[in-house]
Amino acid sequence: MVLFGDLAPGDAVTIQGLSQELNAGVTPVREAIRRLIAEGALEFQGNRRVCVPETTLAHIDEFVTARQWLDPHMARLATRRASRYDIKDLERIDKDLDRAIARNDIRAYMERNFQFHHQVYVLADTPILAALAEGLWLRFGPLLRVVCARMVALDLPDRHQELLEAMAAKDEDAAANAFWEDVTQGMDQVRAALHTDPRDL
Amino acid sequence: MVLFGDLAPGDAVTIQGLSQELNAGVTPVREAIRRLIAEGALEFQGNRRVCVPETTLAHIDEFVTARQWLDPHMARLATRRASRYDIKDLERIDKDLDRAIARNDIRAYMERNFQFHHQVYVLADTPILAALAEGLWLRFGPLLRVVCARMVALDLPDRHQELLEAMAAKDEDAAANAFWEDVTQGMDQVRAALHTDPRDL
DNA sequence: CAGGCAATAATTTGATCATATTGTTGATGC
DNA sequence: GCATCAACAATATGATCAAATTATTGCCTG
Repeated sequence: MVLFGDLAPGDAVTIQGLSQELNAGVTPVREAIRRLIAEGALEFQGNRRVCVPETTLAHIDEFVTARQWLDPHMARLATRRASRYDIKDLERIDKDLDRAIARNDIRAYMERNFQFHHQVYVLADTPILAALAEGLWLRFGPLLRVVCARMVALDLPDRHQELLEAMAAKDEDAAANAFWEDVTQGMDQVRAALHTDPRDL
Repeated sequence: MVLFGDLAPGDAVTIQGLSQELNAGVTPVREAIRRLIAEGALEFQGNRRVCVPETTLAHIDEFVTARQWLDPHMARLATRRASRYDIKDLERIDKDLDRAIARNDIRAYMERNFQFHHQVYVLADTPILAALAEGLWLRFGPLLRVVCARMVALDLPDRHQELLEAMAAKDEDAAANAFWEDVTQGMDQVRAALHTDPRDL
């Protein structure tokens, strides 16, 4: 729910509320919330209240900076290790992603886009760096969802095709560059959207 | 206990064990363990058992790679923002650190060394990147403690002095470089120690 | 009609308990 | 003497409960 933005920034989160919304016991929900707070995906605000953090422009800068380093680095490693079948898998995910865009399905778009990057992290075989990167996705899921939901049409070009070609050619530099562009261009769109309509800081 | 290596890699962790060791209730301990698992500081091994993760050489590479990027980056930002008083604070911490080394107090050394880096992260004013970096410290506390404990004498030169001079001179490049050297040199020592005596993977 | 205060409702927190799962110990059979 | 299996002990898990804290509602006063 956090990762794909079913919860919006600022939304309050209660144990009992989630517990009955998900038909789950109260204990697992309680522990899940604690876990998400530890990862920065939820925020504890003194008064025992928990909510989805609001994202500031400064936070976005940190997010971009970190992923501009992490994603290309892991794309490089993934290129070194990916087999033909691994690349086929990525292509399949990318096809699904395009279909989600075509039918304007924001939720599916976010899932597939994450899945694509996640799979690259898996191929890189660097669990610690992957955990860092996925923690960042978690922190920015809610904001991304809001921004995407506000677009009239899901017009989101990515650099996945270039990455796949670079990986197939075992060109690490090109792969790293493609993923750097993917991150940079994606976040430029987010910033532009926030600039024209800065409803959420 | 994890951050400063009071728990060694491989150590098993039980709720009730910690609960009575710390004279704490069972509920807070349970939630703390879940939190630390989420941060990668503890590991859940299928069979309901929780333990301190063993660190492999591959993990060390990831740790070094990440901190070689994170620490210099934040040192640069900290240099941009640090006042004369901030630098004085850092100097005080560094003095304490040297005293800890002089009296061969490993635990105090680890605390002060972390505190020094932590303070730089605070000055950088990038909470998300700081959270990433401190998560890394947490993952590697247990290993560092073991390695330090095995040294006959705490012979750990650092580049803190160079960093402080660079910060005072507002030389961002020099500051970034000093912290890069600090990370690199420190981890080279760890790797060397593990190479001569690889008792723990 | 507005502002402050009291009472109520909602929520978190930590403890306790029943259950299930896992690891260990001891006994039995080969 | 060793392997196998059963009984037992230890532990985690999820539910439930009492206490404390916080938010909200409604009432009273100026």
